[in-house]
Amino acid sequence: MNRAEAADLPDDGVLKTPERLRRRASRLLSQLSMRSGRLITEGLARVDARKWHYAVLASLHEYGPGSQAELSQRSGIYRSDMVGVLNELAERDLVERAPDPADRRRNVITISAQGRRHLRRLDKVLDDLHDELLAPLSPAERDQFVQLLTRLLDHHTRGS
Amino acid sequence: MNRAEAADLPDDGVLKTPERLRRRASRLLSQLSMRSGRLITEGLARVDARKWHYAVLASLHEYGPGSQAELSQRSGIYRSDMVGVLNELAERDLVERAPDPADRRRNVITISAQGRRHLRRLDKVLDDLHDELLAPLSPAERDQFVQLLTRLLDHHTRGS
DNA sequence: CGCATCTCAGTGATACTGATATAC
DNA sequence: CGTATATCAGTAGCACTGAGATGC
Repeated sequence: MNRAEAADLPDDGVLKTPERLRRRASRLLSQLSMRSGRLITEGLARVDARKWHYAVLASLHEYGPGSQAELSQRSGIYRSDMVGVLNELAERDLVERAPDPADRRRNVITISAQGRRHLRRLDKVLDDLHDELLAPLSPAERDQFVQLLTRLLDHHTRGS
Repeated sequence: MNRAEAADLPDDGVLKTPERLRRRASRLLSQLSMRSGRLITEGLARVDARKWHYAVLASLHEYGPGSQAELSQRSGIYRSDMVGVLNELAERDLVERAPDPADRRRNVITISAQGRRHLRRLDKVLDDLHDELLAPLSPAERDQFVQLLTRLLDHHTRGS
Protein backbone atom coordinates (compact mmCIF):
# COMPACT_ATOMS: atom_id res chain seq x y z
CA MET A 1 0.00 0.00 0.00
CA ASN A 2 1.41 3.36 -0.95
CA ARG A 3 1.02 6.61 0.84
CA ALA A 4 -1.88 7.97 -1.20
CA GLU A 5 -3.86 4.85 -0.51
CA ALA A 6 -3.06 4.98 3.16
CA ALA A 7 -4.30 8.53 3.39
CA ASP A 8 -7.31 8.37 1.15
CA LEU A 9 -8.90 4.97 1.17
CA PRO A 10 -12.46 5.72 2.15
CA ASP A 11 -13.50 2.21 3.12
CA ASP A 12 -10.98 1.52 5.82
CA GLY A 13 -12.97 3.37 8.40
CA VAL A 14 -10.03 4.64 10.40
CA LEU A 15 -9.23 8.12 9.27
CA LYS A 16 -11.67 10.87 10.05
CA THR A 17 -9.46 13.90 9.93
CA PRO A 18 -5.79 14.01 9.11
CA GLU A 19 -3.38 14.60 11.96
CA ARG A 20 -5.59 12.82 14.40
CA LEU A 21 -2.51 11.49 16.11
CA ARG A 22 -1.25 14.98 16.75
CA ARG A 23 -4.61 16.16 18.01
CA ARG A 24 -5.28 13.55 20.64
CA ALA A 25 -5.65 15.46 23.89
CA SER A 26 -3.85 12.77 25.86
CA ARG A 27 -0.77 13.04 23.65
CA LEU A 28 -0.80 16.82 23.65
CA LEU A 29 -1.09 16.74 27.41
CA SER A 30 1.77 14.37 28.00
CA GLN A 31 4.10 16.09 25.57
CA LEU A 32 3.35 19.55 26.82
CA SER A 33 3.64 18.33 30.37
CA MET A 34 7.13 17.05 29.61
CA ARG A 35 8.20 20.34 28.09
CA SER A 36 6.70 22.22 30.99
CA GLY A 37 8.33 19.91 33.48
CA ARG A 38 11.76 20.43 32.01
CA LEU A 39 11.30 24.17 31.84
CA ILE A 40 10.30 24.34 35.49
CA THR A 41 12.89 21.87 36.71
CA GLU A 42 15.73 23.67 34.97
CA GLY A 43 14.52 27.07 36.09
CA LEU A 44 14.26 25.98 39.70
CA ALA A 45 17.63 24.21 39.58
CA ARG A 46 19.22 27.59 38.88
CA VAL A 47 18.15 28.71 42.35
CA ASP A 48 18.99 25.36 43.96
CA ALA A 49 15.39 24.25 44.28
CA ARG A 50 13.08 21.53 43.02
CA LYS A 51 9.38 21.40 42.26
CA TRP A 52 8.65 19.57 45.46
CA HIS A 53 10.37 22.22 47.51
CA TYR A 54 7.95 24.77 46.20
CA ALA A 55 4.95 22.54 46.72
CA VAL A 56 5.82 21.97 50.37
CA LEU A 57 6.79 25.54 51.16
CA ALA A 58 3.73 26.98 49.45
CA SER A 59 1.42 24.57 51.21
CA LEU A 60 3.03 25.39 54.55
CA HIS A 61 2.64 29.07 53.84
CA GLU A 62 -0.98 28.80 52.75
CA TYR A 63 -2.30 26.29 55.24
CA GLY A 64 0.13 26.53 58.13
CA PRO A 65 2.23 23.87 59.86
CA GLY A 66 1.28 20.22 59.66
CA SER A 67 2.40 16.65 60.01
CA GLN A 68 4.19 14.96 57.17
CA ALA A 69 1.06 12.99 56.33
CA GLU A 70 -0.93 16.20 56.09
CA LEU A 71 1.70 17.83 53.93
CA SER A 72 1.61 14.80 51.75
CA GLN A 73 -2.10 15.26 51.16
CA ARG A 74 -1.84 18.96 50.51
CA SER A 75 1.05 18.86 48.14
CA GLY A 76 0.43 15.61 46.32
CA ILE A 77 3.80 14.16 47.27
CA TYR A 78 3.86 10.54 48.28
CA ARG A 79 4.25 9.97 52.01
CA SER A 80 7.31 7.87 51.33
CA ASP A 81 8.95 10.58 49.24
CA MET A 82 8.11 13.32 51.70
CA VAL A 83 10.94 12.24 53.97
CA GLY A 84 13.60 13.02 51.41
CA VAL A 85 12.06 16.33 50.41
CA LEU A 86 11.88 17.44 54.03
CA ASN A 87 15.46 16.35 54.57
CA GLU A 88 16.54 18.64 51.76
CA LEU A 89 14.41 21.51 53.06
CA ALA A 90 15.65 21.03 56.62
CA GLU A 91 19.28 20.90 55.47
CA ARG A 92 18.75 24.32 53.93
CA ASP A 93 17.01 25.56 57.12
CA LEU A 94 13.85 26.33 55.18
CA VAL A 95 11.63 24.26 57.46
CA GLU A 96 11.79 22.93 60.98
CA ARG A 97 10.89 19.37 61.83
CA ALA A 98 9.92 18.83 65.45
CA PRO A 99 8.18 15.91 67.15
CA ASP A 100 4.53 16.59 67.96
CA PRO A 101 4.15 16.51 71.77
CA ALA A 102 0.45 15.68 71.42
CA ASP A 103 1.09 12.61 69.24
CA ARG A 104 4.61 11.34 69.33
CA ARG A 105 4.27 9.43 66.09
CA ARG A 106 4.10 12.71 64.21
CA ASN A 107 6.50 15.40 63.21
CA VAL A 108 5.26 18.93 63.02
CA ILE A 109 6.71 20.77 60.06
CA THR A 110 6.99 24.54 60.22
CA ILE A 111 8.25 26.98 57.64
CA SER A 112 11.12 29.19 58.81
CA ALA A 113 11.70 32.88 58.13
CA GLN A 114 14.35 31.85 55.68
CA GLY A 115 11.86 29.45 54.12
CA ARG A 116 9.43 32.31 53.57
CA ARG A 117 12.15 34.37 51.95
CA HIS A 118 13.03 31.45 49.72
CA LEU A 119 9.37 30.90 48.84
CA ARG A 120 9.08 34.52 47.81
CA ARG A 121 11.98 34.04 45.47
CA LEU A 122 10.61 30.80 44.07
CA ASP A 123 7.29 32.50 43.40
CA LYS A 124 9.01 35.13 41.32
CA VAL A 125 11.01 32.53 39.44
CA LEU A 126 7.86 30.52 38.78
CA ASP A 127 5.98 33.59 37.60
CA ASP A 128 8.67 34.14 35.00
CA LEU A 129 8.77 30.49 34.00
CA HIS A 130 5.00 30.45 33.55
CA ASP A 131 5.24 33.54 31.42
CA GLU A 132 7.57 31.57 29.24
CA LEU A 133 5.39 28.47 29.32
CA LEU A 134 2.22 30.35 28.43
CA ALA A 135 3.88 32.89 26.16
CA PRO A 136 1.69 32.28 23.10
CA LEU A 137 -1.54 32.85 25.04
CA SER A 138 -3.24 36.13 25.85
CA PRO A 139 -4.07 36.80 29.50
CA ALA A 140 -7.68 35.80 28.89
CA GLU A 141 -6.59 32.61 27.20
CA ARG A 142 -4.25 31.79 30.06
CA ASP A 143 -7.13 32.06 32.48
CA GLN A 144 -9.23 29.92 30.22
CA PHE A 145 -6.49 27.35 30.01
CA VAL A 146 -6.06 27.17 33.76
CA GLN A 147 -9.81 26.99 34.15
CA LEU A 148 -10.14 24.08 31.76
CA LEU A 149 -7.25 22.22 33.37
CA THR A 150 -8.72 22.79 36.81
CA ARG A 151 -12.13 21.51 35.84
CA LEU A 152 -10.68 18.41 34.23
CA LEU A 153 -8.39 17.68 37.15
CA ASP A 154 -11.15 18.24 39.71
CA HIS A 155 -13.37 15.86 37.78
CA HIS A 156 -10.74 13.16 37.82
CA THR A 157 -9.78 13.73 41.43
CA ARG A 158 -13.23 13.30 42.89
CA GLY A 159 -13.09 10.67 45.61
CA SER A 160 -9.33 10.51 46.05
CA MET B 1 2.93 31.77 62.62
CA ASN B 2 -0.64 30.62 62.60
CA ARG B 3 -2.86 29.99 59.69
CA ALA B 4 -4.64 33.34 59.63
CA GLU B 5 -1.31 35.11 59.54
CA ALA B 6 -0.07 32.84 56.83
CA ALA B 7 -3.06 33.65 54.68
CA ASP B 8 -3.44 37.32 55.39
CA LEU B 9 -0.15 38.96 56.20
CA PRO B 10 -0.01 41.74 53.64
CA ASP B 11 3.63 42.66 54.02
CA ASP B 12 5.26 39.37 53.19
CA GLY B 13 4.82 39.88 49.51
CA VAL B 14 4.26 36.25 48.65
CA LEU B 15 0.58 35.62 48.52
CA LYS B 16 -1.46 37.20 45.80
CA THR B 17 -4.44 34.93 45.62
CA PRO B 18 -5.13 31.92 47.79
CA GLU B 19 -4.68 28.52 46.21
CA ARG B 20 -1.88 29.74 44.00
CA LEU B 21 -0.22 26.39 44.40
CA ARG B 22 -3.25 24.63 42.99
CA ARG B 23 -3.53 27.06 40.10
CA ARG B 24 -0.01 26.89 38.72
CA ALA B 25 -0.42 25.75 35.14
CA SER B 26 2.67 23.57 35.34
CA ARG B 27 1.30 21.64 38.29
CA LEU B 28 -2.14 21.27 36.77
CA LEU B 29 -0.51 20.05 33.59
CA SER B 30 1.65 17.45 35.22
CA GLN B 31 -1.09 16.14 37.47
CA LEU B 32 -3.67 15.97 34.74
CA SER B 33 -1.14 14.39 32.44
CA MET B 34 -0.58 11.66 34.99
CA ARG B 35 -4.28 10.96 35.34
CA SER B 36 -4.69 10.99 31.61
CA GLY B 37 -1.70 8.72 31.14
CA ARG B 38 -3.05 6.16 33.53
CA LEU B 39 -6.50 6.26 31.98
CA ILE B 40 -5.09 5.68 28.51
CA THR B 41 -2.54 3.09 29.57
CA GLU B 42 -5.12 1.04 31.41
CA GLY B 43 -7.68 1.34 28.63
CA LEU B 44 -5.19 0.25 26.00
CA ALA B 45 -3.91 -2.59 28.18
CA ARG B 46 -7.40 -4.10 28.06
CA VAL B 47 -6.92 -4.63 24.31
CA ASP B 48 -3.28 -5.71 24.65
CA ALA B 49 -1.85 -2.43 23.38
CA ARG B 50 0.32 0.43 24.59
CA LYS B 51 0.42 4.11 23.80
CA TRP B 52 3.45 3.68 21.59
CA HIS B 53 1.73 1.03 19.53
CA TYR B 54 -0.93 3.50 18.61
CA ALA B 55 1.55 6.24 17.86
CA VAL B 56 3.49 4.07 15.47
CA LEU B 57 0.48 2.48 13.76
CA ALA B 58 -1.28 5.81 13.33
CA SER B 59 1.82 7.47 11.94
CA LEU B 60 2.31 4.59 9.52
CA HIS B 61 -1.30 4.87 8.45
CA GLU B 62 -1.21 8.60 7.99
CA TYR B 63 2.19 9.07 6.43
CA GLY B 64 2.95 5.66 4.96
CA PRO B 65 5.92 3.34 5.46
CA GLY B 66 9.22 4.67 6.70
CA SER B 67 12.52 3.87 8.33
CA GLN B 68 12.75 3.57 12.08
CA ALA B 69 14.44 6.94 12.28
CA GLU B 70 11.56 8.53 10.37
CA LEU B 71 9.00 6.82 12.55
CA SER B 72 10.89 8.09 15.53
CA GLN B 73 10.52 11.67 14.32
CA ARG B 74 6.84 11.32 13.47
CA SER B 75 5.75 9.62 16.63
CA GLY B 76 8.02 11.24 19.18
CA ILE B 77 9.48 7.94 20.35
CA TYR B 78 13.18 7.86 21.01
CA ARG B 79 15.19 6.10 18.33
CA SER B 80 16.59 3.79 20.97
CA ASP B 81 13.16 2.84 22.25
CA MET B 82 11.73 2.35 18.78
CA VAL B 83 13.41 -1.03 18.49
CA GLY B 84 11.47 -2.52 21.35
CA VAL B 85 8.16 -1.06 20.23
CA LEU B 86 8.63 -2.45 16.74
CA ASN B 87 9.57 -5.82 18.18
CA GLU B 88 6.25 -5.90 20.00
CA LEU B 89 4.34 -4.79 16.92
CA ALA B 90 6.13 -7.28 14.68
CA GLU B 91 5.49 -10.12 17.15
CA ARG B 92 1.79 -9.38 16.81
CA ASP B 93 2.10 -9.21 12.99
CA LEU B 94 0.87 -5.63 13.01
CA VAL B 95 3.86 -4.30 11.07
CA GLU B 96 6.49 -5.70 8.78
CA ARG B 97 10.15 -4.84 9.15
CA ALA B 98 12.21 -5.36 6.00
CA PRO B 99 15.69 -4.13 5.08
CA ASP B 100 15.67 -1.20 2.66
CA PRO B 101 17.31 -2.34 -0.60
CA ALA B 102 18.17 1.25 -1.49
CA ASP B 103 20.02 1.87 1.79
CA ARG B 104 21.00 -1.20 3.64
CA ARG B 105 21.44 0.59 6.95
CA ARG B 106 17.69 1.10 7.13
CA ASN B 107 14.67 -1.00 7.83
CA VAL B 108 11.46 -0.15 6.06
CA ILE B 109 8.47 -0.49 8.36
CA THR B 110 5.08 -1.19 6.81
CA ILE B 111 1.72 -1.57 8.46
CA SER B 112 -0.05 -4.87 7.77
CA ALA B 113 -3.72 -5.51 7.07
CA GLN B 114 -4.00 -6.82 10.60
CA GLY B 115 -2.26 -3.70 11.78
CA ARG B 116 -4.89 -1.56 10.10
CA ARG B 117 -7.63 -3.58 11.72
CA HIS B 118 -5.96 -3.18 15.08
CA LEU B 119 -5.53 0.54 14.54
CA ARG B 120 -9.23 0.86 13.80
CA ARG B 121 -9.98 -0.79 17.09
CA LEU B 122 -7.50 1.33 18.99
CA ASP B 123 -9.05 4.45 17.51
CA LYS B 124 -12.44 3.47 18.85
CA VAL B 125 -11.00 2.66 22.24
CA LEU B 126 -9.19 5.99 22.33
CA ASP B 127 -12.30 7.88 21.30
CA ASP B 128 -14.09 6.41 24.29
CA LEU B 129 -11.18 7.09 26.62
CA HIS B 130 -11.01 10.70 25.49
CA ASP B 131 -14.72 11.03 26.08
CA GLU B 132 -13.99 9.98 29.62
CA LEU B 133 -10.96 12.23 29.90
CA LEU B 134 -12.78 15.30 28.61
CA ALA B 135 -16.14 14.44 30.13
CA PRO B 136 -16.64 17.72 32.01
CA LEU B 137 -16.12 19.82 28.88
CA SER B 138 -18.63 20.73 26.21
CA PRO B 139 -17.72 19.96 22.60
CA ALA B 140 -16.76 23.59 22.04
CA GLU B 141 -14.62 23.58 25.16
CA ARG B 142 -12.90 20.40 24.08
CA ASP B 143 -11.94 22.02 20.81
CA GLN B 144 -10.73 25.05 22.68
CA PHE B 145 -8.70 22.89 25.00
CA VAL B 146 -7.06 20.99 22.16
CA GLN B 147 -6.44 24.27 20.39
CA LEU B 148 -4.72 25.83 23.39
CA LEU B 149 -2.61 22.74 23.99
CA THR B 150 -1.62 22.63 20.34
CA ARG B 151 -0.57 26.26 20.26
CA LEU B 152 1.48 25.87 23.41
CA LEU B 153 3.15 22.69 22.24
CA ASP B 154 3.90 24.13 18.81
CA HIS B 155 5.46 27.14 20.43
CA HIS B 156 7.74 25.01 22.56
CA THR B 157 8.60 22.63 19.74
CA ARG B 158 9.88 25.22 17.35
CA GLY B 159 13.34 24.25 16.21
CA SER B 160 13.34 20.69 17.47
C1' DC C 1 -5.63 -5.49 69.33
C1' DG C 2 -6.11 -2.69 64.94
C1' DC C 3 -4.56 1.52 63.04
C1' DA C 4 -1.65 5.67 61.82
C1' DT C 5 2.82 7.71 61.27
C1' DC C 6 7.51 8.01 59.71
C1' DT C 7 11.21 5.78 57.44
C1' DC C 8 13.65 3.08 54.14
C1' DA C 9 14.45 -0.32 50.52
C1' DG C 10 12.97 -1.52 46.29
C1' DT C 11 9.97 -1.83 41.76
C1' DG C 12 8.45 -0.54 37.10
C1' DA C 13 7.79 2.44 33.56
C1' DT C 14 9.85 6.29 31.29
C1' DA C 15 12.74 9.72 28.84
C1' DC C 16 17.17 9.98 27.69
C1' DT C 17 22.48 9.01 27.01
C1' DG C 18 26.36 6.54 25.25
C1' DA C 19 28.59 3.16 22.69
C1' DT C 20 28.97 -0.30 19.00
C1' DA C 21 28.50 -2.24 14.39
C1' DT C 22 27.34 -1.47 9.91
C1' DA C 23 26.65 1.02 5.76
C1' DC C 24 26.38 5.34 3.23
C1' DC D 1 36.86 10.25 6.04
C1' DG D 2 32.61 11.93 8.62
C1' DT D 3 27.75 10.89 9.08
C1' DA D 4 23.46 8.17 9.61
C1' DT D 5 21.16 4.02 11.01
C1' DA D 6 19.67 0.28 14.03
C1' DT D 7 20.65 -1.92 18.26
C1' DC D 8 21.80 -2.56 23.04
C1' DA D 9 23.23 -1.45 27.77
C1' DG D 10 22.70 1.60 31.14
C1' DT D 11 21.28 6.09 33.83
C1' DA D 12 18.28 9.32 36.43
C1' DG D 13 14.17 10.91 38.06
C1' DC D 14 9.56 9.61 38.72
C1' DA D 15 5.22 7.66 40.96
C1' DC D 16 4.33 4.02 43.63
C1' DT D 17 4.58 -0.41 46.82
C1' DG D 18 5.76 -2.93 50.87
C1' DA D 19 7.62 -3.61 55.16
C1' DG D 20 9.54 -2.39 59.67
C1' DA D 21 9.55 0.41 63.88
C1' DT D 22 7.12 3.19 66.92
C1' DG D 23 3.19 5.06 69.18
C1' DC D 24 -1.84 5.85 69.20
